[in-house]
Amino acid sequence: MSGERYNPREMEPHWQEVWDQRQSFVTSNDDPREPYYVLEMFPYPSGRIHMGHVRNYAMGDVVARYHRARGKNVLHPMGWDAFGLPAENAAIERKTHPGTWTRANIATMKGQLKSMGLSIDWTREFATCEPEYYKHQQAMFIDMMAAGLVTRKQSKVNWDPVDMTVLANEQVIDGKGWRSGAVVEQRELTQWFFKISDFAEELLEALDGLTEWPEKVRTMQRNWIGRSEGLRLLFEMVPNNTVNAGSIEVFTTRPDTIFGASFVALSPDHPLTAELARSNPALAEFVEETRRLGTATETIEKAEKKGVFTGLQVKHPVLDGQTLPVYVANFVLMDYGTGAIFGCPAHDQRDLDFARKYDLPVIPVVLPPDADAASFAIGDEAYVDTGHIFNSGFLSGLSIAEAKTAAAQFFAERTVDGKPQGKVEVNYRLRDWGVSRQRYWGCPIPVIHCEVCGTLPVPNKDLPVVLPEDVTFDKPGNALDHHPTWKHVPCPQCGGPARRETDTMDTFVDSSWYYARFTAPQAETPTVPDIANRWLPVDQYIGGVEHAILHLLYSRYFTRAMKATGHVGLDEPFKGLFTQGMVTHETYRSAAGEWVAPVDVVLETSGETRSATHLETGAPISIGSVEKMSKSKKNVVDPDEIVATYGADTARWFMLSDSPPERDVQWTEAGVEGASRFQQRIWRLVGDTVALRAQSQDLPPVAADEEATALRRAAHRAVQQVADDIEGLRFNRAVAQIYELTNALVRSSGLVSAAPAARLAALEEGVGYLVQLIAPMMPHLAETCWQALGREGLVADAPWPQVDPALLVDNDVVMPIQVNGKRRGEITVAKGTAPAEIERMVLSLEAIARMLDGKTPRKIVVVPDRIVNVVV
RNA sequence: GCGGGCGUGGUGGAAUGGUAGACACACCGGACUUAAAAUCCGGAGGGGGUAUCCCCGUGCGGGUUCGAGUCCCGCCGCCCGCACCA
Repeated sequence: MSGERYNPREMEPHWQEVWDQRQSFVTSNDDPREPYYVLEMFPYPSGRIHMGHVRNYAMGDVVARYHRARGKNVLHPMGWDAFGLPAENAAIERKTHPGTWTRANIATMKGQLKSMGLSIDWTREFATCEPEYYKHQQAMFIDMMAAGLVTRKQSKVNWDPVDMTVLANEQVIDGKGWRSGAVVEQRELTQWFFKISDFAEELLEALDGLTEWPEKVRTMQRNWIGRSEGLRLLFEMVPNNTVNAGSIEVFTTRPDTIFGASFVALSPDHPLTAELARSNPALAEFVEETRRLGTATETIEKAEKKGVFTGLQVKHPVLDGQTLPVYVANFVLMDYGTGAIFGCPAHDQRDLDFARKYDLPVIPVVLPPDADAASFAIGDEAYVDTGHIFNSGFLSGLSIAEAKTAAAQFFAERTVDGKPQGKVEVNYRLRDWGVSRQRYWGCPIPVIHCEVCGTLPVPNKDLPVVLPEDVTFDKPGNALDHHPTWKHVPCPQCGGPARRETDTMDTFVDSSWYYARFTAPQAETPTVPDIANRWLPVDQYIGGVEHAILHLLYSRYFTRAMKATGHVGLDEPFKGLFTQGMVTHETYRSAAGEWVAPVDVVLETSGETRSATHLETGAPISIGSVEKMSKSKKNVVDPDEIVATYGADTARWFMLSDSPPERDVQWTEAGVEGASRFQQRIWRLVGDTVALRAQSQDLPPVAADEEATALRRAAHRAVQQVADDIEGLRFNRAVAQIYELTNALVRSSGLVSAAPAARLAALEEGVGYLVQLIAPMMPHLAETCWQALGREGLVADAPWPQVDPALLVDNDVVMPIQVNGKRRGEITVAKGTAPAEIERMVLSLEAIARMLDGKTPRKIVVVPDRIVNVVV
């Protein structure tokens, strides 16, 4: 057998079947061993898996298989994030049902995932589009309504008048709908919201406890929540005939600069603006104009600071007798704070731009540390750094922080309209989570609207609210709304005619609790709290960084909502988070500039130049930049083809090699071939080992020699280091360790005949370990080798090798010797040799003596067992 | 603009403040072979001496240290996220 090549095409399906039959990866909730939950972000069933999935699931599988070997009860499930717009679009294009398309995709992709040999408990599989899943989501929605976590309110949305649907911001391109191309309108719609903003402070504070999350993701969430501490401040209106409001409330984080105020500005969407616009055509026109520009983000960036004077004045809050003009300005957002600001041009760039345009005063009130109060002036740039307050009455001389406190206190004690003039307030950028979608293919919101009784939850006995199957997609808009009968139901309270809610939930709701459902996927309740609490939080969650904010923030919120409604007993769903990099590939173009897929390209290397030609036509192809694999650039490699050609193990190994997992990895044909060669190399090593054992049977036993001990050291050290690297998710380093061990074993397999018994034993031990080390990464090859070595059972069931601590420490250490920090030689000494002894040895070295050139060293630094530095 | 990250051979990348370049890919040489593939052995940061030696070298400039790819300060470049947030 040693001459035969390893054939993954034959062995991989074989072992997959063995694992299946033995139910090797089915996890029991009653297992008394320590639980470990590893989860990869579940896929959207778009049609076929891509290399990004392969990378994601290869990593997760290494973690799962490793912890299983470590004796833990590992939960490693898989499911489908199956609701969403692509299914509806496919339904329209193919004149089929979204469910038909989705379920067919799931079947295909499940087959693909199975061919990867993942250690998944498929008995826990579910798809979010099935009533068995979403009925629990509806039940929780109702629980959340009862707990006051859900609200229904008017909100401005992007409305596509052609497709008759709400669009997410990212679906609006240049102010037009991404599908229809129609100019998007801003509409006020009544929508359902989860009150995530009530949890803003908690979600922010708890980030500090997520120590096993990437700092980057925590920072992104922090920014997204966007906490800012400031003051709500009332500006008393100078009496006028236009409006009857007594005051304007602004929000500011810089009350310390109040003496520098030179205007007040309202948002175009401010209620007072609307009131004024009724009798002011110029203002009405301005509001209309800003609205038109409102949707296109690129224009906002460059938009000039513009405004219209309202004719109103407010009293200056600290300078008696002075007034400030009130403008409506395009840069003031209604969504944030109170929708009104006071402008301090000297210390805010936007305010300064505005003030210069409309000739408003610029009054510096913060003096930079090294500036002179008499001559300090503001040019084109606002001064936003630290300094001391000046020109500011009772605030003068204070630091910015002190002045903020003093101003807050001052305004808290004064009243306007019988209310305190100032009130300290914390503001968040985080908005409530609007979950209403005017789409068919989502979880129906379980609510009934009755003219008499109002908005009522669907009674529990009537759940689930199932999507009707007989729908058509020939009209734009929400197919649920078009359905002739579905929405007409009797009111659950009065029995009179009522109407079902036809909005469905954002698909992010589906993915906000699936990890909890996996712990008891067949339960009659959304979760079984005892079981969920035992498994959760997920020990290691792995997925793309593109979900750093939305999915992960929503899940953190939803876990809290589930806690509030008694479905789980914890706040944070994911203890460890890892965000893996993307899979990239070179791009290729024909002379005509068309993208060409890698399968159609033949690459050639001659010396240092690489060239490419078309596989069929032989026409020259230009090699372009390395980019994320994408259909539009055709630089994709199909996992199925790789599995068919090289096997799943090769694909998995390559995905784990070389690149650190959090960085992008470049898929190359050469890299895959290297991985495939390594697979054969291990197989040969196993074959050689077995053959050597057979040849050596009658040789007399010999004591262990240095060679054998050295090999054992290498093997035990590799076991230790691979374990450390897997636990730290440094898969590329684990791979390098495995290469090193393999090299050592291959080298010594050639030396075995010299001292058969001891060396053969060391070799067999090392090869056995090697097989166990590769098992999490190349599980099929590992099983085949395990069997060839004649080991018991499956390597998937074998416990992780026990390392002998004595073999991890060397008796001798090689100490480099530096002279003035430059390496000039080395000595080998017994571990723990006294520094004085080392100094003596170092000085007697010829190379060192030559460097010293007769001089006496000023100092000799000896770092025990590490390094020596001679300072001259 | 704000926030985060990164910068090391031909390439991907290693390196608790302690021998820079582990490991791999690509490349070059040799062995085996009629030949090729596969495999095995060896070489390789740059420059010079070519022996077993010396100089330079982790984006650039400073600093701390016996010793800096690593820590600090200031630049340059690239990537990602957010962005009129008062």
